[in-house]
Amino acid sequence: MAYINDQILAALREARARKGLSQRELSARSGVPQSHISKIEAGGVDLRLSSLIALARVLDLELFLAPKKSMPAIKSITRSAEGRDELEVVSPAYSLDALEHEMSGDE
Amino acid sequence: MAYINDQILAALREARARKGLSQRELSARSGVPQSHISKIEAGGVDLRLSSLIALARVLDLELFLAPKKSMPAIKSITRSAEGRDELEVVSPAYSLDALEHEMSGDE
DNA sequence: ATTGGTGATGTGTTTTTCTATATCATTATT
DNA sequence: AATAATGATATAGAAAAACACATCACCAAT
Repeated sequence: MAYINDQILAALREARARKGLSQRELSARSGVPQSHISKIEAGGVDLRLSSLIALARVLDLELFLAPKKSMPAIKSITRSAEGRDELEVVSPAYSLDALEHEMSGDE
Repeated sequence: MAYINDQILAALREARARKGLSQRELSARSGVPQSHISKIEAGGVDLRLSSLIALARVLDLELFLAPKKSMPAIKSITRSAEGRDELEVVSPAYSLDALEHEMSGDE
């Protein structure tokens, strides 16, 4: 069936993983129940736009509608914008002292 | 209110206008009732993804979820892909001779 | 004046998302 | 072993979308 696009589903899962949020945390911040998030990420749920947008907002994602022909260019953009958030620290030969991995993203 | 993104709504209306389809024709091709399309385009309807995707497919649009920070670049792409970009060429009074940029962005 | 097309609107019914809540199986940590 | 956190799953009820269908006002042509 796959109501929901693969790209959307992947972006949703990946963004949550990147932010290090559990489904329960995402639920608390978005207002969408954890049980529902689980079903959504599992696919096969024809969700409403309000639900998708609520999740996207927390995950710093944005939903948009683009011409099919411009999709390749768009995908290349998102590809380059995806990983390099917390870039692969190239293991410096010396230590920057105050570098801690405090991922505090609470609200 | 405003369940649905302005961008999505605008893209939906504009794509239909560009293709010269009436709501009834779009209805026939997408399976979404004309009355529903009317309500959707009027905004204030929290539609399901299946409905949106059904319409998008007919209109040669694709739904996409992207990181917020890459939206500016994406919007510039879609703008140039929608065909209204070639009007405002400012026609410089002089030419920087050795500036050769191959701006091939067409398809 | 009438026909034909447009989008908007209304009503009643069906469908299903969404919610709340609770539970289960894993896995990891103390 | 016990605890805690994870994602998956189940149930029942409430809310809303989606549907079919009819109709409306408007505007254009014949």
